Amino acid sequence: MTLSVTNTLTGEREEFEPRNDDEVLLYVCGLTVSDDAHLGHARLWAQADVMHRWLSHEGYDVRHVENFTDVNEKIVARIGEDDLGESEEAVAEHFTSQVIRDMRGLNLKRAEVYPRVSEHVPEIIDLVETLVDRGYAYESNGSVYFDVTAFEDYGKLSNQRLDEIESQGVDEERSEKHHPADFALWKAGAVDPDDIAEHRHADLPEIDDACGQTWASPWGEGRPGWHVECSAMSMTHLDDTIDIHVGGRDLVFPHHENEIAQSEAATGQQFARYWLHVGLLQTAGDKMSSSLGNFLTVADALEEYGVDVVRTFYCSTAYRSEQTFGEDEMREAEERWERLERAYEAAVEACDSTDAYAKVEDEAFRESLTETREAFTAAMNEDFNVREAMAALLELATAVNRHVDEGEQYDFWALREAVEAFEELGGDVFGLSFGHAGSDGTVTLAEELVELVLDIRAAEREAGNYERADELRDDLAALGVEVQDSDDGPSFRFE
RNA sequence: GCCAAGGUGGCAGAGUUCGGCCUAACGCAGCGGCCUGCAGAGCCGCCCAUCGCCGGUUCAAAUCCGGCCCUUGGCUCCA
Repeated sequence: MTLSVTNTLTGEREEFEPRNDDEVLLYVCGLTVSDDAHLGHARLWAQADVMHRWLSHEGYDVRHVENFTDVNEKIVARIGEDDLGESEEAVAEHFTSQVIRDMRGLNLKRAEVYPRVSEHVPEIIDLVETLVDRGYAYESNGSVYFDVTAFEDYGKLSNQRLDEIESQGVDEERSEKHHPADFALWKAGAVDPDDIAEHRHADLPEIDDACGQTWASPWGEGRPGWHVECSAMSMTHLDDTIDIHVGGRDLVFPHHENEIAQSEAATGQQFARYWLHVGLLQTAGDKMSSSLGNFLTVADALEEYGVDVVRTFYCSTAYRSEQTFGEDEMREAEERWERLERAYEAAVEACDSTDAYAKVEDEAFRESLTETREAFTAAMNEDFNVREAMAALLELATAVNRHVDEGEQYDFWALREAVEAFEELGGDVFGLSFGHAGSDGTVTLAEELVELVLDIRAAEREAGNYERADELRDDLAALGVEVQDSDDGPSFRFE
């Protein structure tokens, strides 16, 4: 069973074959640290994370690089705002550290390196020089532009035709560019306050005319263009040709198209072999975005729903489809996650119970374990179909519940296998928190107190005093302790 | 206008690569039953889909071809 992926470059589903047998070079188009990350960004991270985890699970050595764009007009536009800082560096640092917190909160596997633009200006300048030397770029008033007409394959990723782009060109009369689609590799001087005026809060003080960082270059002081950074950092930390480049669908044109043009023009090699584009998160008909203001930040979402519900939410839609965010969708994700968690806990508990110490072989249950692994693997190999893989896990939950529900005695071996499947597929691959609940074996004071209350409640029930017993259950629920009565007595879990 | 991705039940969302096991998955919501002092959880069952519209190919189409309508994204900073 081999992995196949939908490659935007060809528009087709293709068998995945990395350049080197057991190594995958993965680049994820990171974000511009000019605002708090929202759930749309997190979806890209989560999907890329599951890809990373699945590739690792399948035995590949994944070399994952994900950039932070910390040089950008929008960052400059926020200088002086609240307590963000008085320089581009300070504002970028503020949001970068927040993003790192968000990523850790989301339980993302670490990338090998998180390169920043500000630390790669020499590499960027080298790349731009190469392009100028090779005739793919030209200098104009201290700025350098990529000449799209010099790159034969321009438009191959997005199927854009140069003459169509041209027809849409705004007023190009005063432009420094030779062609409307030419894009900046290097921008002369500092940021022009006029260019960021619309991004800047009205009540903030004026910025003087030399704002933002600049660096010395063969063309004078200036700043790197947006698109070059990914090319430079990808080639610096990975290789001229990488295996997988992941990004949001909104970046296909012009960003990724330009990355291909400048990289391949510079090296003569293919830049990325598989382009995977993640669909956008929609809220009420629009994409979630910073500029529309219709977003929920990652930090707030983690606070409100918890990492497992958020990750379950992302594992409910294939990466390349759009996904809808809303209260109903989150509630569904919560139900899905809790269903998995309860089944997992039921399996763990059943393993420990005396009913599991008999020789029992539940053939149907064992069969479902095999099916779970087969279905999960098949789904993930079909273009990382997390929704189908999740369905397999949920069916395992049903099988576990049925076995525990119906059997007088348990099939210990099969239950162990089920526990392992949850931990391996749900835990290692989906990044969900299986195996963390009460795993250290210590009993907390809170747990002892709950046991105490449950003893009191049991006595009340014994005495037929159900009203009082129900009150105690409600009171515990109000504190976040979910009580479940069963034949074997009550059990509880913290929400 | 041009490019791209989509339009599947009340909601959400797989399946479209390679047409038949799709009498359309998984789940949420809803409705019955079992279990329970009750509730929840769980189990069993049910409900809801002529797969955007029209035409074509085929023994056979959600899946292929043609046309049209609509939605979203991009063409300016954007995951």
